[in-house]
Amino acid sequence: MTVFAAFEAEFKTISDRLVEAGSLPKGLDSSRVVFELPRDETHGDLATNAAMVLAKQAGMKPRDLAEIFVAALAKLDGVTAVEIAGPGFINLRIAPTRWTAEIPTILTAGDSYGKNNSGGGAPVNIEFVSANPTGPLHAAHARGAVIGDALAGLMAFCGWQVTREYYINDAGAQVDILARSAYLRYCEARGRDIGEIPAGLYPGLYLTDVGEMLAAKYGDDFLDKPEDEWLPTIRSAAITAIMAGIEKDLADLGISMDRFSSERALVDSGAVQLAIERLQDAGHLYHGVLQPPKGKEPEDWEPREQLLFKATAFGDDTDRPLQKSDGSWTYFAADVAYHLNKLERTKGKLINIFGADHGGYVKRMKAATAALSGQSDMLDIKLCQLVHLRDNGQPVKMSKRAGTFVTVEDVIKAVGADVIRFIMLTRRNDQTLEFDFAKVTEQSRDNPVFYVQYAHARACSVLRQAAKPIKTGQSLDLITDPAELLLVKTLASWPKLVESAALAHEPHRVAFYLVDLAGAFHSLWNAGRDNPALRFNIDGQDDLTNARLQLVQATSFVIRAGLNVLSIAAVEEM
RNA sequence: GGUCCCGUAGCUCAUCAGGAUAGAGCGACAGAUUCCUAAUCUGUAGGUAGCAAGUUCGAGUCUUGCCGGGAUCACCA
Repeated sequence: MTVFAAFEAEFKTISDRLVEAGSLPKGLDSSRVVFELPRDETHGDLATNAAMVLAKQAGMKPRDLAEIFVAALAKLDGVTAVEIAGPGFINLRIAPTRWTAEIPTILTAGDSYGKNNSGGGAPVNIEFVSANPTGPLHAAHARGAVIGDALAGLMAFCGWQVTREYYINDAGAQVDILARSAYLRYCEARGRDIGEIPAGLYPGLYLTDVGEMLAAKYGDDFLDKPEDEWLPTIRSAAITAIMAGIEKDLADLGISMDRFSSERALVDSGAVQLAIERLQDAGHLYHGVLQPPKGKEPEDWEPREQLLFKATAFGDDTDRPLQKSDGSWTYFAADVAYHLNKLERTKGKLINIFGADHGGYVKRMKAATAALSGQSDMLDIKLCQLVHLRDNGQPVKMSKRAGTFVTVEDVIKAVGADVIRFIMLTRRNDQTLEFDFAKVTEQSRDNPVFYVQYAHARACSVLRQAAKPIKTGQSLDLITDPAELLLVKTLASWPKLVESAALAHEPHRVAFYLVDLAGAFHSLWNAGRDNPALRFNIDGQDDLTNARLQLVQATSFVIRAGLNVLSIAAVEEM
């Protein structure tokens, strides 16, 4: 149990006793009471919002209520001072030993420190990337890929049973275009002159490999044959080839999907029909004519009667068509079926990581999921804003048509997977991200990946320098310097941080925490430069050295724990 | 025009389900290297959190309206 959790438990005992004594009303909800590090160190070691959170329930003013708590808190083990501040905060100062008590816990847990079961083993399905199978992953896909995978790692660390899933859009018109494009390359590979790739087809050179593969496999079988004879076969083979490439790109990013779901397989299985019936039976469907979009009416707008889903009943802005005017299903209908399929398979919550261009899709998918599950909170969608690629401040020009878009493979070659992963997590997902090749390859304070990895390597180096092996379980009473204690406090914050990051579905918090932790360690390391008495290894002072090395060891464990959650290497030497 | 996201120091961004005097890095300025990795650290300067109301003990955070930037907008996928 961390110091924070220990104080929260001790506080609960105090408030229960006060309730028994009649000083406080019964039935107090103290779930929002927290003990945390105050932002400002001068406020002490720990601060609690208890008086402010409970004031309304107790029918008292925060400061008056605080007075009641102060006397009891002052008697707790290791508490050296208690004061009321500001609107009703209670600030505590505690003996260093209460902090250093955390170190043995960390040393025992190793890089599992902070691992918890707040997810309670509940299943969760995280769908991410899901790029169309028409070409290799490009740089913009990397952000969603990393956020999804890091979130999965984070939630697994917090006791969720996570499935990483990729939805293959292999049923629409775009894979037919892929098939025609691949067919051309196949003809080329069989010695035909194909000239310019016609507009509307994919010109990318990556398809020449696919064409050669097809040529090797089918010889001249499909040459000069009508489209309906070759299209399904070519399409399927091309998709398989492209997906193999995507899987490799993901693997190079350190990502391994648990499941790939095929839209075509879903549609062929009749799942769409079933999902529609489900909505129909629940009374969420009707035939009707949609109004044109407000403000901007498409020029070729014409009213059509369609099968519509009553999305407005679930918070969407307009109802959504499930069937085209020719009777075939819309993409949205397949997506509804897919989400029903995920709900049934997962028997738990769903999370989708979408790109910014799918922002308009959020409400309708949440509406559909709510209608299918009968619960409004089964689906969370994280939108990733755009990534601006730059090189030394200059925008990197990308054109899909010219085939000059930057692939994930290119970026991995240029900067490495660890850098991509970490940088993609140094922004909140809903904030646009500047990815500057020049900056992220720099080995300096400006590059957070390097900064954190260096802290870990430095800690390992200190441990290597030790004259004697660390004896764990030995006294830590000599850890008393404020800079040392600041590091211990930061370490002790990890379990709570990781838990709240998982709860909020925000893996970037882990990245920022690691930068903070690395800073606390670098700072302490340098304190030993100005003041040799603060170094970790001190000749002839075995007890002091041993205590400090335990702290260093604990630091390396927590950095490693954080990097592991994000699937980034914790290097021991640089 | 509708919807969604964003607007915080010169720049890039944090702010942990509303908390104290809004924090980091870069850049600027002033310093630290016979010493566990100076690839680092210490200090100074820098703010009306786009603007205006509202909600309450308390708002960068929640609500509304404006302003600015981005994404997206019926049978495409």
